[in-house]
Amino acid sequence: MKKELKNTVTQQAAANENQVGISDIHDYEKPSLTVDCVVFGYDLKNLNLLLVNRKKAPFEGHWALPGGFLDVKESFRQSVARVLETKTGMIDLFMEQLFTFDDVERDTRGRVISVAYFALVNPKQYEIINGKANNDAQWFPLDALPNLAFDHAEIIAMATKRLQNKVRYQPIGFELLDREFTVSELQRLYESIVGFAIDRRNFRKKMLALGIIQATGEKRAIGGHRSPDVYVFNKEKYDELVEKGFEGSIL
Amino acid sequence: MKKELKNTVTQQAAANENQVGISDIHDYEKPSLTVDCVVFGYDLKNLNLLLVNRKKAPFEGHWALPGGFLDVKESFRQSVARVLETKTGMIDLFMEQLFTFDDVERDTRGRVISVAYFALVNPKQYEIINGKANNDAQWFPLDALPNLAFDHAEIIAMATKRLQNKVRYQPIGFELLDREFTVSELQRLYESIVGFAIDRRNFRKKMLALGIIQATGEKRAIGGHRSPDVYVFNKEKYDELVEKGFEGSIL
DNA sequence: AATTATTGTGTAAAAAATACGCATTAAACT
DNA sequence: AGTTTAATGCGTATTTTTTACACAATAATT
Repeated sequence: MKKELKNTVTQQAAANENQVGISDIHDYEKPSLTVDCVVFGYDLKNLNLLLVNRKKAPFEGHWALPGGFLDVKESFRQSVARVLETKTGMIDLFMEQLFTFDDVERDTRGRVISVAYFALVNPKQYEIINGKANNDAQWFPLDALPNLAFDHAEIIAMATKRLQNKVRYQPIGFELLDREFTVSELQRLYESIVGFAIDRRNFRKKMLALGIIQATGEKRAIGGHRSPDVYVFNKEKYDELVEKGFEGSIL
Repeated sequence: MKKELKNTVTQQAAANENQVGISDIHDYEKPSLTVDCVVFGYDLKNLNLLLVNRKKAPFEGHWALPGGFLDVKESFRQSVARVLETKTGMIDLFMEQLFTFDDVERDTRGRVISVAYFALVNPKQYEIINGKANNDAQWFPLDALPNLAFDHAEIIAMATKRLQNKVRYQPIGFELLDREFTVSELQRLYESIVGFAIDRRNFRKKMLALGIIQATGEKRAIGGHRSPDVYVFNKEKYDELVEKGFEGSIL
């Protein structure tokens, strides 16, 4: 009944990161555990996704979700945070567990199970990453993604759908926009998430009725037309509604 | 950098099932992966949960969710199905992935990560299980659970909340009721899930309007009052609505 | 001063959710 | 056999929410 295992954690970690062959991985390995994170960013025009370029096989040269091997001593959140900070410099992101992907064939190197998270980030706060020496992390518009490694397209599809559903019964935006924003900016964010047009006046009414946004009293001069009022999120009300989800829909 | 691992899969499986001590588990193990399943049953009166009695430490004698070690060659669904069939005799249950629990301290024996599923079942189809020789599987009313092993109370709490949310935007019942049922039976099921009273007449209207239930033309004689019409689910319509989730709420 | 583009506000119509009245029927009880 | 009891089937009124849309205000540009 007993079988000797000779591969080590570090070897398997390496296998996961794909620096060695799969010869060490045999039928009686334990599954390897990785984390992958779907990072959504919004640049006031499009929803974008943060991808990293793989330097090694398999899928060398392909783009993939930032992810990595789970250290046995860390939680998933810690693991995702570590990976994101290492590969992209981002810290303290809003993140949530998405799903655990377990298809037996999802990784050619052996049994690799991936716990996927998704995160929301204001890319403005991390412009640096595109200027990093090793340009291995890059933003892609959600509607123009490159070919992806492994089952990452599937993971992204699920994350996108989750975000679309989530936004309908829970306020979103805090993490994706600047501290100060206009109602139109918030609306455009919602529209790029759900993918259809929302009535301007009803959207404003709903947001104000919910109490999650608060006028600062200032106006923003963009020119060519009336200057819109500037708002900030009402953090307490926002969190309160996030907590219980709000009744009815936004759209 | 490399450390030898001498414990085997079967040893770790055993550790998971708690037949050996933790001396085999040291800092450099890979995390162990288990599946746990929250099985909801409905007996026309209460929502019940299927629990199994632990025969070994830790938590010997405590009740726990049916679960077990993930075999490296099987998917989660296969693993859960295998565990349920082995421990309770149940097969072909409706099931859905719930969440993956990764608290570093959730198992005293080492790092054990559990992928939790929840399932819905009509207990009538499996009455045998309570008569099995080893009476280690048993139904408990959801509102009168015993002390639970590990973080299983937390898992159950999340599964219950998930079911309550799910039922509000997706039809439920197919898996929990007999093929033939009355509107009141369906309503009582919904009420035991969400935990509050629903207006009888509005509930009926909603269900009929959705088209998910269909009158058979027969009536059921229960006595003491008018005999209710008997219905069956309209499988196509039901699946169609499950697919896209239905707009608006049931309650 | 007229034009253009976008903003802020208000109101009306449509749809959905909620509340509730009442006649019907199968058994139990005088 | 008539009366009572308890749950059922059907219908309608009220409230709330969602959706549609009109119009004046404002900051540049022509």
